Formats: sequence, C-alpha cells, structure tokens
Amino acid sequence: MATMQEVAERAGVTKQTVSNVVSGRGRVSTATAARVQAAIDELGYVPNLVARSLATGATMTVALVVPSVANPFYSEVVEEVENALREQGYHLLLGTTRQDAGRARELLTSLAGRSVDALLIAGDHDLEDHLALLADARFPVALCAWENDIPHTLPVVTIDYDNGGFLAGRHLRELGHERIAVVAEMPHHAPRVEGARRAFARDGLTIPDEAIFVSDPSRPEHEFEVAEQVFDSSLRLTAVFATRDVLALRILEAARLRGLAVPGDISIVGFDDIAEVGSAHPPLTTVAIPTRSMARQSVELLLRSVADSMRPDNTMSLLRPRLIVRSSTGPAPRAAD
Amino acid sequence: MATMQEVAERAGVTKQTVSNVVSGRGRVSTATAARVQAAIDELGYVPNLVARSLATGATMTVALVVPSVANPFYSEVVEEVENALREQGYHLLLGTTRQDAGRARELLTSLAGRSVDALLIAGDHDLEDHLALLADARFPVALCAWENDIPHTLPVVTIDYDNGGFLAGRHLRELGHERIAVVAEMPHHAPRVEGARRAFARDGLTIPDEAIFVSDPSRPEHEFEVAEQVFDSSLRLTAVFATRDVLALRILEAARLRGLAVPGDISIVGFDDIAEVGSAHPPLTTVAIPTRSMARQSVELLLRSVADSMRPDNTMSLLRPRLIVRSSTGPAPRAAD
DNA sequence: CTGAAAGCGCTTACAG
DNA sequence: CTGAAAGCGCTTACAG
Repeated sequence: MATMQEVAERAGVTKQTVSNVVSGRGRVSTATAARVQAAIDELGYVPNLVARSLATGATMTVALVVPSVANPFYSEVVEEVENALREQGYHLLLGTTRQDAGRARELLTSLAGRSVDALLIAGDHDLEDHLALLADARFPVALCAWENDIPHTLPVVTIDYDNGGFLAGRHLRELGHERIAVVAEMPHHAPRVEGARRAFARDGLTIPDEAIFVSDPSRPEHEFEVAEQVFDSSLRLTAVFATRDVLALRILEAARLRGLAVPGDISIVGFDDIAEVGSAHPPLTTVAIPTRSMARQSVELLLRSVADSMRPDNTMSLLRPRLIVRSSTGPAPRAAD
Repeated sequence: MATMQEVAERAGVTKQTVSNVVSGRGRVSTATAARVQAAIDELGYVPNLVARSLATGATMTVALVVPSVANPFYSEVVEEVENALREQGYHLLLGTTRQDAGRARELLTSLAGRSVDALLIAGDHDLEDHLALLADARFPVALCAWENDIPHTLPVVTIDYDNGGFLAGRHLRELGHERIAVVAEMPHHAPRVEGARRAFARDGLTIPDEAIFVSDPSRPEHEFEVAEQVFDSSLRLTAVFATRDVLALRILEAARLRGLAVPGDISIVGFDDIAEVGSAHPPLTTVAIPTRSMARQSVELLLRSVADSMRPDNTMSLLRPRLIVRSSTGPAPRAAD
C-alpha cells in the first residue's frame, strides 16, 4: 500500500505538501497540487486513517449501544443515529446487549479504550449497574431512550414516557372507558403504566393490578399468549392499552380471532407508532414518540462536545410524545350491567 | 489520560515491560508485574487502541454493510455477525444503504481507508455497480445473502434461493395445487420465483406472469394492497407463495379479513422463517434459510483471511434452505369447475 | 527477565 | 508557498 512518503517522493515534494493537498488545508500552488494529485492517482494512494487518528486524536467513529436491533423502535434509533453521524462524516460502531448483563458489561469495558470519539447508549436494559465503568472514559457519553431511574451523572435525551401513558389513558377516559387492561413489559415500562393510571385517577378511577398483564419480550410467542389471557380474564374490559405497538398488533389479532369487533367491542391503543401500525386493519390509535428526533439530538449533543473537546453539559431533555387517533379506539360500549 | 510511558516511569521500568504485562506476552517476573499492575491501577491506565492499531496494523474492527436494519432478515444477520465477531474480540462497524445507491457508494468509499480489518457485504441491493471500488481495498472483502448475478471476483456465502423457491413450489404441487400466485419483490427475488416455476414445470404446469405480484418494499402499506390485489384477481387461486415472511403475514391477514379459510380455501407459503411466523394463526409453512450460519461462515471466512494476512480463497458457498411445514398449507380444494 | 531503538503513517507548529 | 522536525502511543525485533 502506498504511503504518503512514497507519494511525496514521486511528486518530488515533502510529506507535508502531500498532507496539505489531501486535507485541502494550507495552500499549495496549483502546479504542485496537480503533480501531487497525479502521484496519488498513479499510486492509488489512500490515506491511512489509523495513522491520522493517532496524530489528530480523533477516530471519526461513534459507538452506539442498543438492547437489540430486532425491535422496530431500536432499529429506527440505529438508522437515525447512523444518518446523523454520516452527515458529519462519522462512522457507527454498533453493539447490542441482548438482555445479557454480562455482555453489556464486556461491551462497555471494551469500548472504554478510546477507540471511539463518543458513546451513545440507547435504552436502560441491563446497563444500570455498569454505567460506573464509563466514569473515566476518555470520550463523551450520553444516554437516550432511558425510561426508569434516569441517572443524574450523564446527559440524557429521552421521552416523557409517563406522559405518553397519560395520553393513552386520557384518550380512553374521554371515550368513556372505565375498565381497561394494560399489557406491558415490566419493569421496563412502569412509567407508561403509571401515566395511564394517573389519567384514570383524575376521574377517581383505578386500574387494578389484576388488569396489568406482563409480557415477556424474550419469547415472541408469549405476546400472543398474553393477549389471550387478557380476553380470558373476567374483567369485562372495554379497552386495552399496550405499551408497545408490537403487542398491540398481537392483541388486535387475538381480538379478531375471537370475533371481537375493534373498536366496537374493544378499543386498542398502542405505543411507539411503528410503520405497520398505520396500515393495520383497523389502523391503530397509538402514542407516537419522536424517535428520530431523539436520536438526532443525542448525536448532536455528543458531536458538539467532541468538537469543543469538553464534557457535554449534563442536561436532561424530555421529548414529548403525541397521541395519534386512528380507528382502533371508539366510545366504550354501554355496559350490559 | 495516562500513557504507557507514564506507567513505566511510575513503576520504575521501561515501556516495553509495561507493554509485556498488558499484553501478557513476553515474560515478566512476578514482582515487577505486580509493580506495573499497581501503577496501572493507580493511574487508571487504559491502552490507547489507536496507537496499538498503528503499530500492529490491526484495528480489530470489521465493517458490515446491509440494506437496512428494519428488516427481520437483515437484523438477524447483524446480530449473528456481531456475535461471531465479538467471540474473536472484534468490533462491528455498521453501515446501511437504504436502497440508495449514492449512499452505498459513499459508504464503500469511506470504508476503503483501511480503518477496518475486513468488510462483509450482505445483500445485493444497490451495490452491484460499486463493487469495483473495493478492487484495491487493503483488507479482505466478502459477500453474503447475494441473490442475483453473483459476482465471481469476491468470495461469497449465500443461500440457494432458487432451491428455496423450488421447495415451496414442490410442496404446493404435492398438495395438488395447480393455480398459485407468487408475491415477490422484484427483481430482487427473481431466483425464488424461478425456483417455484421450475417445480411446476416438472409437472407440465406454468405459473403465468399475471400470477406474479410485485411488492414494493419501500412502502410498507403497499404490502397489504398487493395482498388485496391477489384476492381480487380472477385467477381462481388455491395457494399463494410469498417470497418473504413479512409479505406472507400480510396475505394471511388479507385472507382472514375476507373470510377465507387458511388453509381450507387458500394455502400460504412464506420464505425466511422469521420468529413471528411460527406463532401466527395458523403458524405458517415457510422456507427456512440458515441465516445465522450464513452470517457466521462469512465472518469466519473473513477472519481466517485476516489471521493469515492473505486474500480469502475465492470460494462460493451455497447454503441449503429447508421447507418447514406448519399449518398454513393443505390440499388444494376441489375446484368447483 | 529487562532495556534502548526504530518504526507504524500521519499531522501540527515552526522556519524559511 | 514549501521543507525539516517532532510527536501521537503503541509494538516488535534485537541486545544484554
């Protein structure tokens, strides 16, 4: 592989001049620039990025840690982080934790060796206990999509999940629903559940613990089983709030399989606003969260701090979800009681 | 940040010795090793990976290029590639092309600067024309999940897609189906379609062009529209072969919405064997492809070549798909003709 | 078992 | 506008 030195010799100049024409910085006469460029082309010279990194202290790569990519929410985060990074010329180093605390720990440890310029952690799964490993990282670290027990030691850009749950609950209350089930991944989605409860509490109503159904994200087939449990329960429900759209879709399927009309017999509200949900039958009412803007803001926070070579401001920003009313929710059916 | 030199001074030894204890290579007396380790701990020393890379010529990171991560097939590839990489101590640099040839081009160009030890490209979307950019890459390159016009210039580990289509078609033929529709993303899935046609041709039957329905992957809502078109057609179909499970699921949904019994009125065969398909209602018959083993073999091929520091053998390996019969396929209903 | 030297391929002031 | 030098922080032979 041709080196900068070789290009310099061929062009009859010094390394510095080659460096100048490659970087476009420092001025070089048109004539020598052309000579250098010719040498570069003839030799097929490509700068060695590792050497450049050592000299400049910048690797132009940012690491992103997510629980999984097989989850529409996180795959959207990955896509948008990559977009934002690429616009600034950065590469993306990806690590997934897969609900494995040991793996998460290794990941953070191996990342702490400054081979990246910044680190973004998405989602609070399995990482709570390992954040301390990052205490003396040599690069800025930020958190996003963090739902429970938001750390105070690092900057975070996340969603107001509690408010999202509240929006879902309030919508259902406005439609007159009094008895609803909540299907949630617990404890991760606790804030969404609490939000919905708060909306009911305003009207003096409660969502009892028996009406909270816990889904296990590690077993996809479990999602449907839970949906079945909901309808098998004797709670005389008129609506279901699912704290993830993927769950909401399973509930819709289970309802249809039992001949329940949506929203005639049962209303369904989801959470996330993933693409499939808008083209479901019927299209689902859901709580939309600004995933892409969250991803983008996180990257900007981090890159700003890289540019200024200072720790990022220890800010916490909470993005607001938004209720999207489609056709899976309607007035509560008159109780036959 | 502490440097190796500083650790050496503190421990009263030379850099080399510190390097030895850090790497575990070259022997060091227990006593000095302990002194060095103490200095490392006191200073919070972490080796600078970039410097190490420049010295060794290895970055311990491998790049993976995929069309998208919002696709269950590719997200499985990403996961398994990451697994295989991590086992060997490598990091994953991820790039997605998003059906944007310009973006794909930029990606490959920016990767060519030897900041990675190897490159794996999954999927043939948008890359056909840019492979030449990799001609003088300083690291090994391999292809996987390549379906059309497999290049001869690079090693590839892929699926026998044509055979997958054949398995689906043969299964349907064995059940007595004569008139089927194929829903496919074209031209990408052409081999799967051809495979199915081949199975029919053995019995002197053809799948006419009108029975091939093209789905547009860039518009998720289009998938359902296509499913509707299939049932609106006047082809008197008894089965549908969808070249992706996600499509098969939409077809199942459309069938149910019209009151068609699956498999009583219509049989459905998918392709991929993604997790959701096994817990659908009914569970879908599908062509399972060894995605994880493909990902793993690709990584091993690449890493072997990195270890030997030679070009990978220009091999082409074709992994065999397997038909998984579940409950969405049954005997063709007796025609009422 | 430990030390002194050279080198990986760039960039960054600093002279001229 | 161009050149000579030092340095980024490691590792790799090579002596002792």
